[in-house]
Amino acid sequence: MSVTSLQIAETCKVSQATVSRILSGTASHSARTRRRVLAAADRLGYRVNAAARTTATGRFSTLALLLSEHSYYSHLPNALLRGVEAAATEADHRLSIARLADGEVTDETILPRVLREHSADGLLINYHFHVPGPMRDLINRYRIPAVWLNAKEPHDAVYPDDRGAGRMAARYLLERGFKRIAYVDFSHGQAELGIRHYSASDRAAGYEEAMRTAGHEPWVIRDPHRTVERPERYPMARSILESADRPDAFVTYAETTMLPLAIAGLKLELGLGSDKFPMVTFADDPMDFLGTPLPTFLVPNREVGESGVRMIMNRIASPQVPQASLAVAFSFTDKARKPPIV
Amino acid sequence: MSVTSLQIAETCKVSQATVSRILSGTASHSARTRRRVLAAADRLGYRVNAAARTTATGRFSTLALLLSEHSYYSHLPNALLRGVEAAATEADHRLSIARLADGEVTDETILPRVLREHSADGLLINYHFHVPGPMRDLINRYRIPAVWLNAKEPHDAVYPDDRGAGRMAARYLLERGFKRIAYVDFSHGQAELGIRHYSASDRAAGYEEAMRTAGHEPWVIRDPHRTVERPERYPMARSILESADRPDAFVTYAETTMLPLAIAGLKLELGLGSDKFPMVTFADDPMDFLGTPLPTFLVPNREVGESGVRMIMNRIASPQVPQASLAVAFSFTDKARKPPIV
DNA sequence: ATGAAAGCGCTAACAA
DNA sequence: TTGTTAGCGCTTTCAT
Repeated sequence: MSVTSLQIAETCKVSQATVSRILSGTASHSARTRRRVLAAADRLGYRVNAAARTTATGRFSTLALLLSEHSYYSHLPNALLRGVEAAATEADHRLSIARLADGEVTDETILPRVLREHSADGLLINYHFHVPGPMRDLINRYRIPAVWLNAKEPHDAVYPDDRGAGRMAARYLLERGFKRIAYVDFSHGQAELGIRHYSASDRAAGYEEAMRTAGHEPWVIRDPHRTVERPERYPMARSILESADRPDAFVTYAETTMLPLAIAGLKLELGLGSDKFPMVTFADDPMDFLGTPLPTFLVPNREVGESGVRMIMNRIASPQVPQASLAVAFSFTDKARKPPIV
Repeated sequence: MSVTSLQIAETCKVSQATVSRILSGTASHSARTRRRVLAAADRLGYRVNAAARTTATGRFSTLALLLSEHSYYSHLPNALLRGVEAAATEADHRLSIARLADGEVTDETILPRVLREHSADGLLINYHFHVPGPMRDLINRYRIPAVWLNAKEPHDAVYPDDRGAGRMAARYLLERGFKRIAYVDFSHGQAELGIRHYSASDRAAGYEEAMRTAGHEPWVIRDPHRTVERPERYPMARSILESADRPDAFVTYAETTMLPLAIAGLKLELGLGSDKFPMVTFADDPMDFLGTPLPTFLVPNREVGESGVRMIMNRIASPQVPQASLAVAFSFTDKARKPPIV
């Protein structure tokens, strides 16, 4: 068994309450007892028992982050985790993580402990779409304060402003004098837009909006039906670049669309990043193609995590008051700062 | 306040202990009371208070995963997190996460709660190297059961068998009849090997071992001093491929070395993946270059996570018994199964 | 400034 | 099968 406050009390011949007060800094005490208690605690290697403290105070001081089993439904970029961690630490809360298989939600017996038991003050739900109905029910039923990350829920949600980012991307190229700017997305077919992550439609919508505002016709390149499979992307990119009336500039949905285009451009000696072949994209990290930085609109993952924590803390403080949803602006970089190379 | 077992007891006019026993399945009870208690619990939305249970039992049923502030020291691939999560769930434990700034460790006041307080039964430490001394001290001082992930500690550690992987990679090419096989690493200079992740030296060592065993001279290509910066990699790759006596085949340290080589090969029309340009690498995920699968030796991240959890559970069960360290073999794929495309 | 005592919600031993 | 009771380690009044 580990060291308890009672043991310290006995060692110092003071009451257990005194030890508790001194160690939590709740009340003032004589310098002498303070010193002795602190010394004993240190000597014995005391750490407060978090569970006992929780039973006594009613506060878990814990936030739970809920993820989907399918990474497709629950992307967890490092920066998001970082943001959540940092803000949780800032708020002096622990962070607990649980992955929820979508099938599981119906069968209570295999729910993760964080949901089955009462062990956190609030929930951060990182389910982008296809949120299982039963999970919603649970949250309502148990009245667990919850905030949605990366999902466009009507309230209590924090998500990247993909529409704004689409506008920014188009404007960036427009301001540089380009007019025949294409938006390319190999990842989503036209027919899939409704059933995929909102960024698929929002980035395009923002781009179209900015184009129209500037008096130009939007030019969206994507398959009418489905995802362009990986092996088809490079040939497709080449055919786009080799066509007689090819676009002057490109906005690409993501790295997975950008890369084939970039390599095709390399093959055709277009000069990546030059005025002959301007291309911007959206991504979790700054794009750097073989050392050539590419203008990137950065998904504000860290900020989403941080704001999400702040929002859930508000929700915990006043459980009755729904919080207004928050769209976080993308940031921009045209310099590559890749994570450390390994 | 949330629903307590006492409230259920009062509702059903049974003792609180009966409720506790029924809900935890500890003892047998009459079908009738069982039914009533279960119904009431369900109706009222009862969830056991994990903290109260912990104070009563002495078990936290929680594992903590410790990460370094510097991602360079504490890489957290998704699969590792998945493995830890899955095994923790399997063992019916919660997972709690904390990121520890390296400077922090000396200053107790800003330690994360998981370390400052007693709140987990065991620690999974994902510090690959440069483990802060003070953290070691803390762990010893508080006698916290701990297991190291991805670090070659003498005991209580689980890590990928990079040396074995190096051997496998070389053998794979040797068995296909290649002899002039080069090992290329742009990420680590010769002089840096001692101060970097062990995989930098181990993968190369395994390769060299296999080459020597087969009677061939190893051929390691890396800068004598330092990391080759990103913009220099592509030119360097070209010069390697264009040299008169270029290698017949390549083992590359990682994706970041492989990519410039692959693109250079593409430029030179070498035919990626063909017998004219065979290349294997080590990576967290199967390599797929524009739809062309590349033989990849996969870091067993998930297995490391799972085994780590199993090891810590053993350590918790018998805190006195150090566990033998475990090197986990890489798996191999020559088919690309990239994570879902987004 | 300190002690005594109650209580947080639960488990577990012991009776009945 | 069920109730009674005694903790678990801590915080928090309320006295002194």
